[in-house]
Amino acid sequence: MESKPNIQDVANLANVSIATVSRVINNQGGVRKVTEERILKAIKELGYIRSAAARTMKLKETNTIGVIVPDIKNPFFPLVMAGIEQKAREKEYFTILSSTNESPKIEEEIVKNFIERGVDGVIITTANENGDHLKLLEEQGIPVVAVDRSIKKLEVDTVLVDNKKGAYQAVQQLILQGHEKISIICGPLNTTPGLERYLGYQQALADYKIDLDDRYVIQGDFGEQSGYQCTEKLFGLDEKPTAIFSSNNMMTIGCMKALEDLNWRLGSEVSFIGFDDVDIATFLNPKLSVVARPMNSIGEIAFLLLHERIGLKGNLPKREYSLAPELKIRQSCRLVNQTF
Amino acid sequence: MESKPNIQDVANLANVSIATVSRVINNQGGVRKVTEERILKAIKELGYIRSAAARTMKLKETNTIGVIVPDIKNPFFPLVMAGIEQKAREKEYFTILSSTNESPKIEEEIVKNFIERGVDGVIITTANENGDHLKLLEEQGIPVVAVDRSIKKLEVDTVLVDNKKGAYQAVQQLILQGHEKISIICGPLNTTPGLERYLGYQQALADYKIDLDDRYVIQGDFGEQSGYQCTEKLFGLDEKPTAIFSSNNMMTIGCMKALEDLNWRLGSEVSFIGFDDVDIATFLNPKLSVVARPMNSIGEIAFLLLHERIGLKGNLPKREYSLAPELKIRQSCRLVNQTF
DNA sequence: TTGAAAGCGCTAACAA
DNA sequence: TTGTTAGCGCTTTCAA
Repeated sequence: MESKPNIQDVANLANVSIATVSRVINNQGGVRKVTEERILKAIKELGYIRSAAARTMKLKETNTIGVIVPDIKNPFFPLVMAGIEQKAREKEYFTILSSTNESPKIEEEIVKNFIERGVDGVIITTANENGDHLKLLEEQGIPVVAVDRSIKKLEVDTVLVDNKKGAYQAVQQLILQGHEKISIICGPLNTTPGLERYLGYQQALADYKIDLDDRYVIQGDFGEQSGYQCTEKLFGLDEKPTAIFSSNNMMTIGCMKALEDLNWRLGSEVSFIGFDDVDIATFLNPKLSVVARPMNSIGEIAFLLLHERIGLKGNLPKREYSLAPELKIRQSCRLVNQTF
Repeated sequence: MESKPNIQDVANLANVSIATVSRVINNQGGVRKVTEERILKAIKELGYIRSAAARTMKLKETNTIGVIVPDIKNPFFPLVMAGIEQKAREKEYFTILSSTNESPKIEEEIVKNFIERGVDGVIITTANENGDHLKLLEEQGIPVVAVDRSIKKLEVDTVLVDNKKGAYQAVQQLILQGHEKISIICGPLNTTPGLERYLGYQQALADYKIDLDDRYVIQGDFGEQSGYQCTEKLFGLDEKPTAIFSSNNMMTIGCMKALEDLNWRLGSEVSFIGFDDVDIATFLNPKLSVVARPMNSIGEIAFLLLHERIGLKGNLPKREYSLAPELKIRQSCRLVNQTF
């Protein structure tokens, strides 16, 4: 085939008008059986595939949703993505994914590009919760669902896990085992998960009348490297913590690497709970206790919320969906009196 | 803003013709400074964003490439994807990603959808190496680059790792340590990586005059579950293997879980090397030896090859790029006489 | 430096 | 049951 055939080519070959071809392509009925077959044959013969661009121009809808994540290499997001895709496919929606690398600038480009492409909706874990750069979406009337991180300046549906509760439970568990010198490796406090997990930590300490010690609150950036470095810092403290709570999966991995390199013995010398389950959790010795999140459900719910909005075009109130995390106690947290 | 503004709205507001607006949007010059500013102001005021659909219709290019992977949950692919995206962004290309779940049927739908959308090229790890369903792409003159798995019925550029060599080195290592009862957990033999890794295994045994024992050749499907089950089967053998080579990352994880559940002691009772590095590798005790692949480079090269083709439209000969894997020897393979 | 107008491939309203 | 035709929003040629 030389250049791509269009609907006119099909019509010519089948000896009908383009309107009739269109009817067949879109299964609208009202076409005589024989005619339809002739058209189908022509389509096959030419290898005709309709142009989404032309179609979009008429219909103003693409049946496509855009997904924006900050770091495709963080396994959390592919898992959420899988949930989104699954539901999307059921509703005959198509999904396109882009990763911002945590850069608000790239995120803005992607948003603009998604709008150009006419996505019907966007699911986003933003690199900048402030949300100014997302105003564009609002202006265009494109529904947005925020996942994992909320968006300040935008009234959008949000799917979160109860971060505070998850962190609270983890720290509570450590406290109940007798720990008092409990450190938190924080995520960025200008992100929802970073802040809320810190708040959970704080709350747990307060509820059990343990003074918050600034030396034990240490600032990471959700990256593996920073988990490593934070752990090193904690190890360098005169009075080392007896327990560590890590605010996300990547930092947990970095933390584990550091523990090993520092020969700081997990479980016996330092108890540990991390936010988010990780592959390595059950392979470590002792096995890692974690706060687990239902990634697949998060994705599914995000799509469902978005889909409702796309259907309506009207004004649903802003909805917030909060899923319960699950504390999985394995072996990496020990009674403190077993520590020495 | 009520409904999306178009180029005409901008032209009206700025009191010029749409042609002039178009010139400004596309930085074509030849517009008086003041006029340009007026137009820019109008664009900002209206929040105008040009329609990709309309643009594509005229230009027949989208500056978009499609990426198709079989399983977005396998960390290998996000890593490759990161390499692709990085290079793509440099060349101002945009990337859309879809996952087939290893279903050729879904893959076909995605391909069709990508064509409808007018992607300028496709990078694919196909769920069906036969490739009949990809003929469409060829017919439409859309360049394709195959990654990790080649495509039989299509003349396309391919980026592979030297699977056979990687497997060979792994098995050789085991042999040199004195192992003779070496098992392979195969991937599907109708896939390039599945087959080639098996061939490497076979070759190594042959070169070292070790008879291939069918009981030790066991068939998995690249999934975690199957890694688990295969390991169970091996454990059930009267004469257990003293070493296992696993053909991919997910099966390696399943295998490790099984080893633990079976209390089959890694390193001491059974040596192990896996294809593909995994997060858990360095956390296991002993640490896992693996054949590692340069995922990021694979992605980068795939995009570069594709980009060349998109530029040319002409007939480059089919190219095959084979990257060298790296055998990372850690601790999970031991001299066989240390085994007992 | 600017504008008028054709046409990209499609859908759908209207006509036959 | 089928065909004619008007746009959708844009780029680009040609003319002014």
